[in-house]
Amino acid sequence: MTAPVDALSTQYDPKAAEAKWQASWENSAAFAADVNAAGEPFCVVIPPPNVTGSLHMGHAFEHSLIDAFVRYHRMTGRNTLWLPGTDHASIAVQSILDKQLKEAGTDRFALGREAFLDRAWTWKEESGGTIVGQMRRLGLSVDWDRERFTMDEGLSNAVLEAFVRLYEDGLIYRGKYMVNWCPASQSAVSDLEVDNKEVDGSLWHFRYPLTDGSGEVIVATTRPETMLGDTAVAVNPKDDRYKALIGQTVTLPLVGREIPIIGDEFVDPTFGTGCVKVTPAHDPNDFEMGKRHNLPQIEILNKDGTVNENGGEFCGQDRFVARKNLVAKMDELGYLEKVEAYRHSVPYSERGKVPVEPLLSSQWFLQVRPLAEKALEALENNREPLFVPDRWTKVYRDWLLNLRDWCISRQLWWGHQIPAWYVISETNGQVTEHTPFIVARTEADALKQAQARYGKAAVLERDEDVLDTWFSSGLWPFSTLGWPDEAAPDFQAYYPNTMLVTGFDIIFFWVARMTMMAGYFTGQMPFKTVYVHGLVRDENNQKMSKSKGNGIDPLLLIDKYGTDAVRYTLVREVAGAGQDIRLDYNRKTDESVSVEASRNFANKLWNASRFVLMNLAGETPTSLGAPETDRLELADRWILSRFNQTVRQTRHDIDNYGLGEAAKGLYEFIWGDFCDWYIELVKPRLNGDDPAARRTVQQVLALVLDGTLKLLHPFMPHITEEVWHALTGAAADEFLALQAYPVAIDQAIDRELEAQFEAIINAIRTIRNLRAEADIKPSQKVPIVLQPETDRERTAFEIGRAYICNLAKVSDLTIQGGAASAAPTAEPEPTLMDADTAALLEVIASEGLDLEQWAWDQSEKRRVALLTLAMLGTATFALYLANATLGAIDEIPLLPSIFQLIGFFWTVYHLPKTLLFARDRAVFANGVRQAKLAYIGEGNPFAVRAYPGEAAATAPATPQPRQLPAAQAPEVKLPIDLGQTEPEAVPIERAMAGVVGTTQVLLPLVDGVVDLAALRAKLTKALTKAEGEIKGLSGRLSNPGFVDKAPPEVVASARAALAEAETQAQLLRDRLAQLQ
RNA sequence: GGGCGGUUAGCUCAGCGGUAGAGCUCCUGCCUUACAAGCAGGCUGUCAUAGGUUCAAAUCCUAUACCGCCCA
Repeated sequence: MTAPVDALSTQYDPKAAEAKWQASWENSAAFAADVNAAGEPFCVVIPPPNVTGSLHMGHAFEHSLIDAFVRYHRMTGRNTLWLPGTDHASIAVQSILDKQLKEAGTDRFALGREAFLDRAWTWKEESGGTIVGQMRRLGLSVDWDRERFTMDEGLSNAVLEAFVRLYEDGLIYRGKYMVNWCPASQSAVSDLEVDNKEVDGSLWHFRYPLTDGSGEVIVATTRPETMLGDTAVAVNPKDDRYKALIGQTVTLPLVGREIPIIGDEFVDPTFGTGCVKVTPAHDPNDFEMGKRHNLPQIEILNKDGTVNENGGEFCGQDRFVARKNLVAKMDELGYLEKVEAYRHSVPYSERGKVPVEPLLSSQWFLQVRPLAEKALEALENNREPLFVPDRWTKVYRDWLLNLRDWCISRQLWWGHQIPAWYVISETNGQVTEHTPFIVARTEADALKQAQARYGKAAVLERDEDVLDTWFSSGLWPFSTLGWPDEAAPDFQAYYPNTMLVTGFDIIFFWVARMTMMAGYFTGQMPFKTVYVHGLVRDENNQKMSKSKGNGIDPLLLIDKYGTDAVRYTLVREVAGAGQDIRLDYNRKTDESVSVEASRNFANKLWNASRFVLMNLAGETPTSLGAPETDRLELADRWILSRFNQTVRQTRHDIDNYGLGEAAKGLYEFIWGDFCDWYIELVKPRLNGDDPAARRTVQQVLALVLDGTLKLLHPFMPHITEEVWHALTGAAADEFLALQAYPVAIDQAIDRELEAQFEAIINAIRTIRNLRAEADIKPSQKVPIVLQPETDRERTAFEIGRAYICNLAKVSDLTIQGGAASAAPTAEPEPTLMDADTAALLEVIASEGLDLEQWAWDQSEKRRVALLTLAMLGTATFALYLANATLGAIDEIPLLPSIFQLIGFFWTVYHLPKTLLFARDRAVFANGVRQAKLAYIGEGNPFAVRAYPGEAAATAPATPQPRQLPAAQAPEVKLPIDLGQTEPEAVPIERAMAGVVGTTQVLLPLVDGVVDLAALRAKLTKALTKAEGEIKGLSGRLSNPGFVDKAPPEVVASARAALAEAETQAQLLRDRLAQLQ
């Protein structure tokens, strides 16, 4: 249980709440998956972070996305497993350790394999610990009991099994091929671990003399030192310049070797001279060409990048030193034709950060074609996996189509050692290229096989190399679930995974390898959907990277703003999937404006919740129960409609992978609808003395807050859990995280009602705007006149009368006009009477109403309020009287409900006393008039109408014909007219005017004068806008093409918009005319 | 060279056939007992350019420019 409500701080403190719930979730094993649980399985495995230090913002982003999906699906009733873990990252970890050793003045060879691996495991424990600690700080709803590491026993077993099976199926082979050799890490790397960088280099042109002395050819190269290994010169056979030379030989300068001139289609005649040197042992293309032409492969480099004994005088020199020396020598001997500046791309080792050296090496390869075929089949036939967004499908497919065999061995120690044993007894105790080997699951097994084949004296030595890290990562979606034991409960229940969430940069590395491995070993794709997210970029739109040092530590932001704020920021930034997001950040202060905004949002929720809790008087959503439908008033029905709408939209968004959209929608609902409007609107009922009304509000507040917390939980898990416990009083081992996600109640969604409410909100905004422009203090109440043109608007304002008065600080609201055809018998709904009105009626009933007395009363509030009521009542009476006189009862307009009530009451009370005789009427009118003057000055806001010809209206019961279609309302006249023969002039400078929809909003001013110029400018601007709309709309509507071809509803809405714009424009023009 | 994404308010980005929105910033006024991490109000746009399709284009098509990524 949480602290008493009034003890809650006005600011949300994320630290305590986060630590509490993180511990609580974990200690209760709240997210432990149960294979026997009900519900359709929903399984996600974490893309295992490398144990190379700590998590960065990209991880925080990815994990926030996954956790949102996972929490959502768990709450919708799926049997959910989110499996956490880490990856051993061979090259990365080993290079960290190598660096440490180098700093300590030693190296791994001095240390020995075993001791080195001990260090590696120690490192893994530390780094892995840091990482899972960070995952906990993020509040991930993972199943910690199932945490995995790529080198733990089960997974290592899976790797072993996979390797042996692939080998036995003939897909793994050992061979001497061109590999990307990284001299820095002294290991082969895969094609994917090579970055091609554009560099400014040179193009050297060398003369190679023809052996027969008849001339020379000029070859161009970017890597002159490799000429030491040249075994041919190639030209394009279609190249007329050179085709006659094919078959001749040249003598290689410096080396003296006689090498052939060959013709090969591969040669680009436009490159350099169109004549290229061929070095099969040191260039991938030349390697292929060499195979085509049976050229010898002459290696000239050692594994460390120095020139070997085939390099003659350059032997022992580093490749770049040798390059310089060789060029100088060639120049000296006259073989250097020229040197051009040349920009070209050079392959760099992603890890070693040095140029990769293509060289021949004995490595283990996996023939991927058959695996890729299975993956392609699944894609073509079943659309599996389904990429979100779809465009990545093409990238994935193209890659699968253009695969080359995968070099899976690495000359490293940290990783899964290849399960191959050389029978060194067959090659004099040495491992050579010809040493036979045995692939087996165990050394004992290997020995048995070796002895069977090579005799009892067979001596084995295990291959030193380890497997590429991605080999084990490729098995991750099923090795973590118990594979190769396919009967394992986890495998049975949770395989294939439901979705994979990862970055696009890893589609080739990882996604494709998982699909290939899974297709081969499990016969199905490892996951149904791949959700591909973008990168987190820094404040300068730069990709965050270690080498640039521009990473942002998520924990720094979490410490400052809270986990929920960070998570919400990251998720909210996502629009659709796959788009990069940019994280605002100030490196000097470690502050982020956008995370701060999310923190503020959390705080808003916190305070709104505090408000609700304070007003529930200790009750809970359960104890309060659901509100009775017939007790709900407009605001209640509106918020329930909006809430259910939000439920529907949020579910729809998440179901369609629109996390950002869902997050934004909730922000708008919570801050806008719930806080800004609903809470403000229910305050009078909460503070009033109608217990039934209060209870209804309490019920709605509790209901909506409870549901909202559930909706938001996947995005802000901690604060919602914290508030939910305070709200419901749930036991410490019950969790919001395990509650059912709200389901939209369609019947509660009422578009019509929302539109009505929208009109009220707009009226309130317009009034507030007028107030602000008139520079009226926020605390001061003002009278307002609304003159709606349509029945629809009028009805909305009637219903929302109390809301308008309350939120726009209106002392008395006059609603004039609207359609006369509305039912005159409409009763005001009791629930719509606001507190002020009720109180006033009570005053009137208990004290009696002496208008003259009240008019001179100095009590400001009462005087104003009651005077106005009285005036309105008089107006009403006048209407009744006039109508009665004319016998036009049927034409009595639907009067504002309050007019009716007060008017009727007042009429009955005062008719005999005051108005029966003309003399009395005159006295009364004069009194009212003076009171009015005292209050609002000379202006007569209630008579200010914007319609032409209206000023001439003298008889209240004979309304002037209107120019505008909707106008049929009889004029509501002031009592003043009863005693006067001339209508009063309208001093326009005493009222502010605005337009909302087709309603004119008038704010009469008590003191001060309207800034006419400003008002004119405002009205002119609005008019310009309205006229622009009219022009556009009427243009469209007068176009027969539009009317004929556009959908009828579009035409209808254009017509409606035109009518509204024309009404607005007319109102504004009249108003402006009066200002001239 | 091939492919993909982007170009909308000062900033970050939505919108993707029916005539432009949000958050942040900025300006003004408010300490109104849920919240100053707040409330109310306000300002801001040749929707990169040029053509085309359409009754109608920020939205679809074709080019171009610029930014960024991937592959070779």
